[in-house]
Amino acid sequence: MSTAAVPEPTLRRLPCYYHYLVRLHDAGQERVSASQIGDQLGVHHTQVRKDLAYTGSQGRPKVGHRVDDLIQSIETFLNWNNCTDVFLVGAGSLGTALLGYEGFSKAGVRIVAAFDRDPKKVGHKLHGIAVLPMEKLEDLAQRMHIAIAILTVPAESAQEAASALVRGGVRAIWNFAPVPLAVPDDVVVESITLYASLAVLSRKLAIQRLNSAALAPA
Amino acid sequence: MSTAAVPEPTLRRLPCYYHYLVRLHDAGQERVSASQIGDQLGVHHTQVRKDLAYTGSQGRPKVGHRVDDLIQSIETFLNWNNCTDVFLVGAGSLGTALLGYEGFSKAGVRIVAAFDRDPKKVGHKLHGIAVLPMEKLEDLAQRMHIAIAILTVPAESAQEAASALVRGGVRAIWNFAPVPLAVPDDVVVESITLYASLAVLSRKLAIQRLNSAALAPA
DNA sequence: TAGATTGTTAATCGATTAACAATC
DNA sequence: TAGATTGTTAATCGATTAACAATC
Repeated sequence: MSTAAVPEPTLRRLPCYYHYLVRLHDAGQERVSASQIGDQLGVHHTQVRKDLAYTGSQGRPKVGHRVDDLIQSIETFLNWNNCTDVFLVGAGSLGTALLGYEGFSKAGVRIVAAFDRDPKKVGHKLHGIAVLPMEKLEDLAQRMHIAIAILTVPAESAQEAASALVRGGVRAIWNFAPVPLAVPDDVVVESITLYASLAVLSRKLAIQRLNSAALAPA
Repeated sequence: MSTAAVPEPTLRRLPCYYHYLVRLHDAGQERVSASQIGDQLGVHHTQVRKDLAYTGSQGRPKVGHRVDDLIQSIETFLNWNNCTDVFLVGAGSLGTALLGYEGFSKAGVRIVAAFDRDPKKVGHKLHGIAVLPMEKLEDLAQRMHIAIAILTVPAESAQEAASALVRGGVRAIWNFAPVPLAVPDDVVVESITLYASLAVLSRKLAIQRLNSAALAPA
């Protein structure tokens, strides 16, 4: 994998291209142009070309790209070929939902154990994955050399759980709790911010309404 | 609510400020400076000031902002005071998890009904919310003037469900399915892109590792 | 060939950061 | 008062879009 700096927006678009391409592939389409991808996903065609260039895939003038080549390039670029073992912390309803996601294994991530502090949950299996007590988290993370964890505990417990993960040697936390985590500089945190997304949605709707009201007055 | 264009990054940061401020408030702190907020959340202090200026809140030189004023301003700005009735479509594990989220009601959204095409789920209540058959979606959305829907169906069913929502008059879709939705121009879609977030996480980790390997060679 | 498509270089746009005057 | 903090205007930075030469 290259060290080169990739713009984060590019990184966020690549999985979208990927899923679109897989659907094209399943539909039997063999070739695709940057314009076709862009039109479908609402991205400028030049932008699509730049994004795809990062993956190293090359197209042919007049012909476009081979769909399966592109799929392969994006997979390799995102390192989705190599599956990493990860822990999931917080086996509540959201955590359980994520445990059931088949798709993650195609995106380079395999959940190998879940942890919860509720004794009622411990010992059971959810979607085939054992739920272990929080007390075992730190030691097990170390022994299994776990680098990535998914954090789906309530906001109040998030910092405590994150600290335990860091002590266990975890280097990257995918954070679903709506709180910023205090971790050392060399630990990576990527948060799913539902409230941010909801704020964007409701503002887009408000603007849409103002526009349509302006266009079609009484 | 003002029509003024607000940068989307600002809109995404405001909920983070809000949650941080609520925690300060609960901890009994009365005043806060832009620098304090910025330090805690990793945002430049000038950025924080600009963001807060959009909400109309004013601080006082040397003193800073009153925490409860700021909370109030952000709430009003994001329209989190007025609760909107929304539908949730897809009562699978993710949908069920979201049904249980207490926090949405504080963010201006109340889920009033869930829909699923699985007859086994229909008729039951989840977290106190009735699960209704998909056949009733369109008519009920129209009669209840539902403007927003949360989409938590599998990828294969997402477009079909989205189309039903549009026919029912829904104007905004919060999409948790990993597919782009084809909807009319005047319908707003905001997607939660888990795979994009995961791609960012794993790349950040890879870069972090390269950096620390470069700093501490064998 | 002619024209569609690629990939790259330049221009634009918008967000972030820096600089600074105002003020409590 | 002196100094911390605000809010605004200017500079920088980075991503997106436009322009265009290369090529199959």
